[in-house]
Amino acid sequence: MIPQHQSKGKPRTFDREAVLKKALGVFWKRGYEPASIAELCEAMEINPPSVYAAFGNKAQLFMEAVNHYENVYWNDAWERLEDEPDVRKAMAGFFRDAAVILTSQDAPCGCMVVLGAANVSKDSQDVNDALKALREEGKECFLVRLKRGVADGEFSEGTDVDTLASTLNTMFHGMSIQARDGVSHEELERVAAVAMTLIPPAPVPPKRHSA
Amino acid sequence: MIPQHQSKGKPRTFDREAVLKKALGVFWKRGYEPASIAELCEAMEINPPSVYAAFGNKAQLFMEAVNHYENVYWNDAWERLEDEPDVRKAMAGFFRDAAVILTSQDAPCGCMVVLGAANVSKDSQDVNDALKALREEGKECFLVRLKRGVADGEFSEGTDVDTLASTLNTMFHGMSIQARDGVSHEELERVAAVAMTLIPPAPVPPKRHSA
DNA sequence: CAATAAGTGTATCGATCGCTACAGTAGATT
DNA sequence: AATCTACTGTAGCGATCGATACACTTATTG
Repeated sequence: MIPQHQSKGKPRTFDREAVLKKALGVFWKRGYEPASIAELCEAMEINPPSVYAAFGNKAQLFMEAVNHYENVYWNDAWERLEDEPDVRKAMAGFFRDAAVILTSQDAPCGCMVVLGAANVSKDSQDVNDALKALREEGKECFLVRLKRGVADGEFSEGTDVDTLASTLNTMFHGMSIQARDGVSHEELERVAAVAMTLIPPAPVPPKRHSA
Repeated sequence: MIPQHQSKGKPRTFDREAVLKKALGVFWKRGYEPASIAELCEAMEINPPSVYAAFGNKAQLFMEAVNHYENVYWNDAWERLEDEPDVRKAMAGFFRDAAVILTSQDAPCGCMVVLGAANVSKDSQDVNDALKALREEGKECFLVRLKRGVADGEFSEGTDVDTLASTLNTMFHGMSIQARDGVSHEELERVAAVAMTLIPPAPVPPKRHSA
């Protein structure tokens, strides 16, 4: 992807992706602004000039960390949401995945996209705007999946999938805060399971044993 | 409540509660750490020494602002949750109230208890801990109300009200983030209405016209 | 081999952070 | 009126913020 050809100067002495992961850990736990360059550098085990040479500035480092975070932790979950043909199973699977991911760290962190830049000063608004765009992408994924469910006849005609997507998205965001407040994986899974009752039943029960 | 007796020195030249409200506005919009003393002072129209004389330090000012926020914006909603005898109507009412409160400001802010100290550095952890305690109080209120519903026979015996309280609390927290992301009051009310489907139906339909 | 170019560590930049010393002001007490 | 005491504005404290200047090192290139 990136041209490997060794250019002239001294090559860097650290693994770019490895230190990015270290930075991700700090950003995830602290959030964008409270994560100081000093703390990041200590975790990355490199000095400020190396950070700026490799990543540009703090905001760009953060956005790369977020991107890495999404790829590593969420891509599979979003894909499974698409691949599972039964919309209810798909959603239940996604929320079960979410319960796992959100409590996967040693320290309670929640979702980096949801909480990574919740409190920012005036001059870092654009960082939160970027995350907000990602949050809206998430909602859009829910909506697209639900609309497919409608097309597949899994919902009755008049179902308000827009509001349902918004509600599931709201639930998902709330789970981030629960995770950050230290709610256990087990409880978060129970919450996720209850959240599935938000999804209305199928229009016509397709083959039951009785009734 | 506070001893009115004018002590000896020069009396303060500002209204303590008025400037606290101004500070609340800044804290609500920005969060704890991004709200600088400079910005707070500008909004409060007083100078740093006056702030520290009247409120102690930034953390104490914040906690007073949070306390004021709860009293002004949420006390009534929590009281209505208790006063309404029908548990389902009570919850629906609370979430409708929440949708109003969360979108009541000019700028999208969300709930100050939920998002006011989401990102804090190492030495301000105690501020977030204090808010976390308030968040847990909220969940406890949900739980107590639901348990009363069980005692009142509004839920069937085996209903897992703990998980239900947790789920409603999660929904409530998620609504904060939606509000902060600029979701309209109308949409938030629709979300709140859908959220009510989380609550299982009454065990036996108590007097219907048919069926 | 020189010449060039890029990464690295040290040491620090100006700006801002929360907070306060200090002198001056103004109301209460005597 | 004299004194005491608390509030106010200015000005600046030490600490930390994100970001860099600079000298040094280490690789490629000619």
